[in-house]
Amino acid sequence: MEADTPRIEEYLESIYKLQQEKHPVSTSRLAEHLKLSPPSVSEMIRKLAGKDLISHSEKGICLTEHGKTIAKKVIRRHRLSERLLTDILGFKWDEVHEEACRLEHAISPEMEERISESLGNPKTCPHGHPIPDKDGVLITEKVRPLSELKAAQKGIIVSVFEEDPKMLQYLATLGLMPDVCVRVEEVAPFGGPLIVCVSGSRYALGREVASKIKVK
Amino acid sequence: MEADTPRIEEYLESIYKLQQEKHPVSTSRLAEHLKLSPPSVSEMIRKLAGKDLISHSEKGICLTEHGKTIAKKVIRRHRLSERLLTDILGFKWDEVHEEACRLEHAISPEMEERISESLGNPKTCPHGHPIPDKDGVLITEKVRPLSELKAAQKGIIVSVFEEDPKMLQYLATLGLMPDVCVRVEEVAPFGGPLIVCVSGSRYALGREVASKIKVK
DNA sequence: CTCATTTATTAGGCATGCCTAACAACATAG
DNA sequence: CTATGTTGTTAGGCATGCCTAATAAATGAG
Repeated sequence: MEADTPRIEEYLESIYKLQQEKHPVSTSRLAEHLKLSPPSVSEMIRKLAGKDLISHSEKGICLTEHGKTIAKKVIRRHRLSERLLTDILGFKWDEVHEEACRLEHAISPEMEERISESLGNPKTCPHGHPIPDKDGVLITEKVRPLSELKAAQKGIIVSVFEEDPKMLQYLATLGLMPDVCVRVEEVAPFGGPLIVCVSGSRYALGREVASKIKVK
Repeated sequence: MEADTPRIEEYLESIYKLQQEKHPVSTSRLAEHLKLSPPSVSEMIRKLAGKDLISHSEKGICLTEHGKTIAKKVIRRHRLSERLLTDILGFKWDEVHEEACRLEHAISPEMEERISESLGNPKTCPHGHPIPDKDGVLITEKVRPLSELKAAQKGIIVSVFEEDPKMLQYLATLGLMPDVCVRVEEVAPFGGPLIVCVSGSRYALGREVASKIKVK
């Protein structure tokens, strides 16, 4: 009934993330995200559908309840791993994603719980994303991208949708991390940058980047 | 030149352990240890020899320098993982082996170093086996099995060559763990049990078990 | 010395997951 | 309406690592 491999976990996790980002999830989008060829993904999709982990209709790839449960377990292990790496082993937030991608498949349910306990049951990963609890319950705050704020509006950073180490390093030097308050000073027209104020300093921020920073 | 997979790591690690236990390492012994069929092992042995990780002569399977280096890296990661599990995450010594078997293949050199540093560069795993340093240098104490002690002799436990959780739990209830002093009260004849004294209590201990406990 | 057992290998398969090349199905721009 | 591009699938392969059955070689017991 279960029949799970690390690859299947990887696919389900990706599908979960992509469907959060935007519906529907297409074969090509998934292939790109996993860095695989479309036919490889096509094949696996058929297999996952056969295991009742996803449904594959006209309107794209959707996780079934069972598939969603597994995906959230993997995400929980991923984000707990990241917290372990930053809070206990002293990694910086830009160094943890790749490492966690490997750890998430090597962690038993027991270890998952021990990590959570040892860290005081953290609610989010270092990038601000919520950690599903052990029953798969996921608390999502109502947020909007920084790029949608108008001049003079402000918000508190909740999360940063970015995995690229270089970009995360850059954001850290600006102090753009969860729980930090940002104020938009100015929005340049024609899709130009935002001028933001973070703890006393002013920076110009591209729209692209700003859209990945979620504030409340 | 490298070309490494988790399976190859697993084989090299097993060969290293088996050759420490007893020379020479045979295909069948390796197959039994890895819980694989002899032909599967035979095949992999040929592959490992082709990669210059082992030599396969009349007198069994031997690691080359290169193979030994990799094996020690894996063992380092395994034992550091065990320490992480006991010292930081609160696992008991009988719960860590299997978990570490998965972690050892998921840990980057960076994480390896961070674990070591965070734990104060531990010299042994929870079972008393030495942890190779980052250059692969391994300090081995001169030890002998508890089973070789005569009546009235005593020693300090250095390590316990056992992975079975049940047995480790049992030994822990007797207090037979590294750094503990044991005195042999009596040795029953005809391969019978040893009567040992540990921190004030007396226990009868089978020869088989006693041979796995190394003392100095 | 011979028969039997253990030990190692060859032969032939299979599942998993990946690939490229080729084709089909659809949207849309001109 | 046709040409072009995007998207998805089939077809055919390949590498990795495992298996069983059969065979060959070495060891040991009577």
